[in-house]
Amino acid sequence: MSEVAEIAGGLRERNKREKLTRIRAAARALFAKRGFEATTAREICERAGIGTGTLFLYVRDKRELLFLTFEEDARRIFAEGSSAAMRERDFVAQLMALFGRFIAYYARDPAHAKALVRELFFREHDSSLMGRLTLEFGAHVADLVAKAQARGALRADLAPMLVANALFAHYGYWIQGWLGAGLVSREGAEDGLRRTLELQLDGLRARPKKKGTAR
Amino acid sequence: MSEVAEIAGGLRERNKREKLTRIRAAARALFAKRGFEATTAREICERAGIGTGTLFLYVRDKRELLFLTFEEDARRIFAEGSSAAMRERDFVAQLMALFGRFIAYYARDPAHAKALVRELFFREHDSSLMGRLTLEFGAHVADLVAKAQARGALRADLAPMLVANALFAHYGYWIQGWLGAGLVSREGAEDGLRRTLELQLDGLRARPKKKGTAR
DNA sequence: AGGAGAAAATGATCTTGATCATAATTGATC
DNA sequence: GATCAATTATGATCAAGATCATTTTCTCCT
Repeated sequence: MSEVAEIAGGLRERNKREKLTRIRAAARALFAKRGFEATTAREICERAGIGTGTLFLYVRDKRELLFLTFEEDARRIFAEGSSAAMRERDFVAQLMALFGRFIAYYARDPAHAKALVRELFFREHDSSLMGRLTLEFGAHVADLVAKAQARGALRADLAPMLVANALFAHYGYWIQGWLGAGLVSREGAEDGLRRTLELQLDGLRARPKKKGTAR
Repeated sequence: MSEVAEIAGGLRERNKREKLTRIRAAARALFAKRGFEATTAREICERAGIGTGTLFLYVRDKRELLFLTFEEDARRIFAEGSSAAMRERDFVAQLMALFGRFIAYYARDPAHAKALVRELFFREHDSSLMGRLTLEFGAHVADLVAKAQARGALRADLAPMLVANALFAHYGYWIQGWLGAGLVSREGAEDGLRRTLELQLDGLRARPKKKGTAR
């Protein structure tokens, strides 16, 4: 009896898991229908079939629900983006394949994406959830960099993570310009990102005019 | 009589201006003492000597108080940074002189700066206040770029604003890594920024060591 | 099985940002 | 100066996120 309970995790554990699943499903559905700010915690509780106080035993605050619903999507997009990137040859095309998947995802509901990205960029308590995801994401981009270096497409004298930082900066900038400040459209963000990535590859410094510096 | 009133803007106008000044002063003092989130709108109203409902006749919401208090600081920092930049010769040093002033300002109260920067990056209703400031700031950086191009320090074949975008991206990234996600210290942010700016100048693309065939 | 103790759930309650009907103030007009 | 419309101020009130004392559920031990 106790063994089964341990294997199954115990009734208590099982109930908790089920509740969390219900909460996630309720939050996802309501966020999709009404958006993040417009859905109240009470609505989520009602839909999930729990008391209003119970919700905050599972998430520290309402914003953590964003991560909860985003996590599975993020993994999927990330996986799709990664394999799409592997199918590209050009380095910038690889990056755009990866970043572009997230952009496409955000474009499906920009208002919700705005809330999401704001919390991602300015998260309060390091929800280990997103922390881990961010690290994985960073490691993967660093890996793309390392591979590009290995095949001679990029300078090999730089730490991949340093380069990944520079690349992320451009991604974050255009995402924020699109979703955050509303300065550019989705297409504007994609074009801007692509152009600044190219610029990052080519560099800004004036070089002595010699033969052969390809453009 | 009416002329004096017109010159002074009328009693009504004068009262409004004074109230706004009192609100700004109250908000500034309380934010400095307790931080943004910990100070309540009611406290600000009490200190400013106005009713609780009156506050929201002057600002759309509490977050707009951040802009209200930041505006004057921002102009000062911006002016100081600009003149400091002009005293530098190296382009990256110029940028660091400008960006570094803001970093130093944020470092005086990182928790408050975090709230501020979040609202700056993800502002809701384009408070024309900050919109204008952002444009001025961007224009100035673009001007630094144009001057650097003119003296041959930068490639001259690029639109200054495109280049300024790329530079801002790095600034925003490290600010956000420091204040937003808490991944690096202030020093880490400054070092990271300087290094990625250098990287932005040099470029990432592998170049033939000799005049040889460039791909 | 039964009961003690721990863990989890609940909804009343608190806090605080924002709203709104009502009241006070201002300025034009006679 | 009195009247009246328009503007501005006010605090009661609302809405919603979060908390907390109380109740319910589960687990383990005899």
